[in-house]
Amino acid sequence: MKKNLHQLYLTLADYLGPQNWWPADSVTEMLCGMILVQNTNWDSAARSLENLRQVTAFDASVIRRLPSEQLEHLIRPSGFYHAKVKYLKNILTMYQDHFQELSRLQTPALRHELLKIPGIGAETADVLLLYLFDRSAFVADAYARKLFRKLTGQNFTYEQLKLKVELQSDFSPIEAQEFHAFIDEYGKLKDDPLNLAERFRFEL
DNA sequence: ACCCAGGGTCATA
DNA sequence: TATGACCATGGG
Repeated sequence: MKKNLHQLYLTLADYLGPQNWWPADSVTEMLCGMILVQNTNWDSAARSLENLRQVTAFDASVIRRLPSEQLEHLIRPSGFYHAKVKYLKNILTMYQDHFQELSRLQTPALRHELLKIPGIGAETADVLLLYLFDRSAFVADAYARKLFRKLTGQNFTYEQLKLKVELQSDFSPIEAQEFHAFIDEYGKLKDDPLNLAERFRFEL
């Protein structure tokens, strides 16, 4: 029952090794990365992060007070800068002003609150659950949906795949963090080197 | 000249 | 509930 997903986890862990996502030296840097990487590759997000590091040293209050035009200039390399300026300020406000209260909520209620924040959609909410709030969650992003489409032959929506995987697995928060990193890193590789599509056919 | 990358919002049916 | 247009940059 719950064995397939855990065997998949072990196979990816053995092949890829420890991932230790999310890469960042501070919580503020991690939160900025979550916004900046939206629909962009990590190299582009990293350029914007370096600009932010030089000008703000990832002081959340400094970033929140920075004029929008200046902030737009700093994060231009990662695209969608008009929207992401607002999203950055929103996610930092959430962390600075509401983290304590949010932390007391159960995971489903917490996710519901995060989804009310402009700039935080389903995927970023689940990534926050994983790496900021240390909750076990499954991120049903594009890599995950592509992988599970090959393993099950079914095409799931985000929420469908998330719920099914969470119901049929029992990962600790740390394991869930690694599982998400495994799926994304493996998805970037070419041609399914482990031949997972053959070895892990199962139903959800 | 395309297509994609560690998405989200808004309008529409 | 679930598609589609739009947002903007950088690399292949």
